[in-house]
Amino acid sequence: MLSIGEFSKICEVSTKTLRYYAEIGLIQPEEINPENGYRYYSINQLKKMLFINRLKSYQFSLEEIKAILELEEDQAEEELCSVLNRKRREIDDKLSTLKYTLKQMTHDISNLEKGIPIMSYFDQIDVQLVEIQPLNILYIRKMMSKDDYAAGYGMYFNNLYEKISTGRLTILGAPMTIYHSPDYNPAGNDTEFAIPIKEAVKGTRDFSGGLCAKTILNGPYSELTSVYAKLREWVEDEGYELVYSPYEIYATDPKQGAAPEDMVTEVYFPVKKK
Amino acid sequence: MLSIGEFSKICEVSTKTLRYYAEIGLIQPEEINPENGYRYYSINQLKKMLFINRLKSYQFSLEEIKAILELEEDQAEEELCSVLNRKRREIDDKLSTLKYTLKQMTHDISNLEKGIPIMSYFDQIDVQLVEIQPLNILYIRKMMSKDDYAAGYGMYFNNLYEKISTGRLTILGAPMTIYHSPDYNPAGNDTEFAIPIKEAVKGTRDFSGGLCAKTILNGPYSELTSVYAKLREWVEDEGYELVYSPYEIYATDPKQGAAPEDMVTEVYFPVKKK
DNA sequence: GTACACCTTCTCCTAAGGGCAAGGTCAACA
DNA sequence: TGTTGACCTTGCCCTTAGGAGAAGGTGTAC
Repeated sequence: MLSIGEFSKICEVSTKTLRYYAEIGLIQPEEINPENGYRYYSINQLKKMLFINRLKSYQFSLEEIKAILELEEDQAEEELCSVLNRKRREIDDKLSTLKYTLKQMTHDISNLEKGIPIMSYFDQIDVQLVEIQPLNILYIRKMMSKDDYAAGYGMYFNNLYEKISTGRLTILGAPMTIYHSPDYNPAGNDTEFAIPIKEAVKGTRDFSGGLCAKTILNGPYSELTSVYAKLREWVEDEGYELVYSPYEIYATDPKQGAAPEDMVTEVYFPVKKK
Repeated sequence: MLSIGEFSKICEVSTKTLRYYAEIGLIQPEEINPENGYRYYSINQLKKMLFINRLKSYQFSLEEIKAILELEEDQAEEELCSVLNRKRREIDDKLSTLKYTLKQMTHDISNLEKGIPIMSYFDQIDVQLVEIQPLNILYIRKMMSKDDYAAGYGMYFNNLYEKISTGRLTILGAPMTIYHSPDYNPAGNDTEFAIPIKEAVKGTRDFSGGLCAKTILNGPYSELTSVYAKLREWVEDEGYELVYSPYEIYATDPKQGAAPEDMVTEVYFPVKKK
């Protein structure tokens, strides 16, 4: 039998941790002296503890680890396998985002070394005032939650392209989305997917156009937040106000799957002078 | 002026977060209505908030971000640059460990799919009882804290090799370390670095050898914990007891810098029958 | 006038322990 | 046998970056 201190040193785990694990029922000392409360671990518990350590290194939470330890013998292997595979995918995702973060940081650092402040990109977002001609658009209008967007774009635009091809319609411009919800709301936004076409058939409507503040974004969608912020700032500073729903036009064909840094997105705020 | 809800939607940050940031002094609303306590943010604070978001994505803590925001104008760029570089290195390290974790997981999963339990490696750690011949060793004995080991191994062994070369001494075996502290202690361990040599000159001593439980570890040092645990278990199960300090012999030359998975380390527990 | 969305402060909760205090216990040494 | 110092116990508060929800006040659109 090993005292908690001895056991902790062999496993390279603190005594605090061992007490905590006993408290949450992860691994109980094999024996507790009823007189003084001293915990004693058996040497056979080493293996379990090492297993826990390994699962921890795989970034399982203690709750998950507990569930794994409580698996019944007969189903343990399959279940463990699937749970490990899931976790591996999670870690893989973390790895990708970490790589992207690193890329962005490197970019910012190299800018800084040239004397370019990190946020200067924000001041350099260019806003122009343009007059948009009215259009006839084929549209689908949906409530979209934040998580739906990734899948939704592809699906609804494909839907529209199918209608165009079966109806032998004539495309007059790049695909666009119109955001009708006045404020961004992660739970659900009233969103319209549209493609300008020539024929005024069923499923189309007039899109009024008019005066717009416009910004062209070259790069990944993750920078859209900045663009929207900039447009709001510009509208305020220049004494305009938003009169209709903002919309985006995808100059690079979303179907072509361009690299994020090569994508071109135009963002429009329909405005009028206050 | 924007209400907290409007500002939060533009920045894609929750109102809770904004209140919290005001509380810790990260970003204060430009105006607070003294009658009802309503917070109002100006559109010009957007840029600051976006900067905070970016720093957060670089995994700076809010405290670090606060420090960055409070930098004086004239030194801001250099300091920011150095702080970013430091963080980049941190993230780089995380990336490496994550990659290693992924590798290990993949290994475990492929084993599991073959029906080999994850911890079976522990049962298969092979322990033999061997008789070691006495040696004459050239040694350096130091207190080593956990963090010293990485640098220490190289330094002290180099030190010994230098003595050997200047003294024209004859190497009789692979380098070894002897752990004199009875229990592993992260704060400091009494550690002896040694190389067996022929000549009994100053700086050498007898190493007694004798009966030992021995395990050969093929692979990275990170698995040493398991090996030590296994040896302890074996010693207990077989009715032996530890009589001197455990030691390791590095069969692969540490100077050659082999890949971790190709390294061979022998671990010895000097024992006698109870 | 009323309904409802929005705002305020307040308290409690998270995961995985770390730090410290007060007090009891064990083993080795004189 | 006594003592000292290392070791053990429980208990309480603290950490990050907010989230959840309550209770109550406010703004605005119809």
